[in-house]
Amino acid sequence: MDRLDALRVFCAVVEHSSFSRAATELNISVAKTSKLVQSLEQALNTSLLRRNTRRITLTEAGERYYHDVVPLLEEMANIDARVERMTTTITGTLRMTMPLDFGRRLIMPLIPDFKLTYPDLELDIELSDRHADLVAEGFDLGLRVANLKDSSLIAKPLGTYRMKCAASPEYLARHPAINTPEDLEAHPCLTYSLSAQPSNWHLIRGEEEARVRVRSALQLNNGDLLAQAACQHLGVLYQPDFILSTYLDSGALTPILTDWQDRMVHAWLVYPARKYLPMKVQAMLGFLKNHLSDQ
Amino acid sequence: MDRLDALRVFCAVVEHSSFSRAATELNISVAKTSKLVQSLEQALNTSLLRRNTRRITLTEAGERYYHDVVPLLEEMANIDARVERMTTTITGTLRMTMPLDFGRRLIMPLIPDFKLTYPDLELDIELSDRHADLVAEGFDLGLRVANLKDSSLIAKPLGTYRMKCAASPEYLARHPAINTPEDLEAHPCLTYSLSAQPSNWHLIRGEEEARVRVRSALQLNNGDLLAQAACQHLGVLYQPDFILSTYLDSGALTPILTDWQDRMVHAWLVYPARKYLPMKVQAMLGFLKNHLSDQ
DNA sequence: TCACTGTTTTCCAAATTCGAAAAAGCCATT
DNA sequence: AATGGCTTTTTCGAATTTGGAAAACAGTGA
Repeated sequence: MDRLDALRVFCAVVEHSSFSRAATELNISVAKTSKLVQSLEQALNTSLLRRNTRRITLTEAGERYYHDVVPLLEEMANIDARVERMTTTITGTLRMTMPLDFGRRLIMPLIPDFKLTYPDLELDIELSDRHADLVAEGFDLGLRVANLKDSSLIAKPLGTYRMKCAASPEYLARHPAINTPEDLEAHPCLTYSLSAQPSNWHLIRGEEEARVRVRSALQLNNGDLLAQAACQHLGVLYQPDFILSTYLDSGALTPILTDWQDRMVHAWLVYPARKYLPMKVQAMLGFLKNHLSDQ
Repeated sequence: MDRLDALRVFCAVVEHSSFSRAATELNISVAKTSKLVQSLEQALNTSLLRRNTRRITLTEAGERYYHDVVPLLEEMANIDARVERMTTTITGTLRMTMPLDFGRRLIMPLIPDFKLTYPDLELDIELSDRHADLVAEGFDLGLRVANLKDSSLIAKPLGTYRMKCAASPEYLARHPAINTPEDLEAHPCLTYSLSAQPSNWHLIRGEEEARVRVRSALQLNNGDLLAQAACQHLGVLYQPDFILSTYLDSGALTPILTDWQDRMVHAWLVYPARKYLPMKVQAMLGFLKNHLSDQ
């Protein structure tokens, strides 16, 4: 028998001075009412109610118990109501983690709009180029631009981006031409440490696949800094378009191997597997889906 | 699943940051631990813990819930402890009811001794010549000198007393002699209203039984006042020896029909049927048994 | 004594609970 | 990549518990 139910039933019986009225009130059978009170008495090894078939009065222990239990039940109801409110409204703090560049270029511009939509939701965003452990560090939501490790996390695709090769015009002028993927092997390359295999670049043209093992002249966990290195003529870059676009537009970098169809990279939203996804997470999921897919 | 158990398990899991350590601590299986927390989450329709197989952290709702529930559980434990103390020690108030004369003559003399034995137990004694409803009026214990009505009450025999016939010497001198029970029918009698059948007197001699329907000149619910009426020569009295003894010793009343073996009357302790008899009631039961039987 | 109301007990089918073991997942090490 | 240790979750069948209908029982008033 559920102890908390037993307490509630006991209180109802006391308040109505009757098992049958309490049962009616609580919408349970009279038999259950009787059994629950008995189970409570058994658990406490005490009679709480003096009773015959016509009357009910509290024993001294019962009086004390009732007196103490009523505020406890009220408090319990308050606690439940508080949690209920937390789950049905979009409030509190949403803790996220995402790669620095992705956050800076794609997410931050959306934040003002988000805050207007959900003014009561605090955001706690960690910008970090590493794979944080969502569970260990208490993140509600993570944003990943990479191959996902196997994990108990739930992953939702957020968008796809194209990987492009590029280098600075000056670098290209001073080094051998790059016409095929294999030509890359002769060049110093700028590699991204969070890729599954940083030095293995993977290009596609029609049905044709090329896997090139490049020489890493510089490896970083931050794509923007890699691009800046490329601008300083340090080597060939292989990064998603949302990083490169600024540099290509300004002419600081020049695309190469443009006839090779760029491989797609997926961005993912990941969150700890849960049956009961909090509203705040759902809100962010929906918001990002809407605002990033039609970008 | 017991909700209160679920709360305790949830708190233990939080405190140990581990289902298995919590299970060990609480001496339950790991499976049960997992299921209890799940049932709690289901009841609240919220995830309380982010978890994978290696780590556990609280969600925002879980944090709040844990924070609120810990003091609640403590309070619950206090309440239980308080009741536990009430049932294992002899304290509080014992509410009794008993007939006025019986109380005055037989019980009151024992009270000082009782209070010395159980100094922490308050006594609330109602002296009343009526059959109080123990349940309705919240008595822990009743003392009855009469035939018991059928009832759900538990009755324990406390002692036996002899019914005697008596009248004042002056009355006897002025009225016809009383040699057989049937002679009583010609006399005005003093009857006790709380007897099952006040006007039917029942005397015994060996195997011989006599049931006499007497004429009631005065009927009261108090034996002592009846005896005083007899002293004023109002009629013949039929009362237990503990009432009569004072009057017989002083010579104010004279016994009659002495060859008729006096019928026994029983005194009973009665209390509401209960599985869990409070210590205070047990104490009084034991005390009266000891001090009244060797009287 | 009977009728009526209210509580407890009994009975039994249905639902739930329980633990052991298997499965699944994570992580560090090799 | 594979291994092994550690943890949580799921599965599954046996055992227990639950819950409601009805019977039994008690007190009350007619």
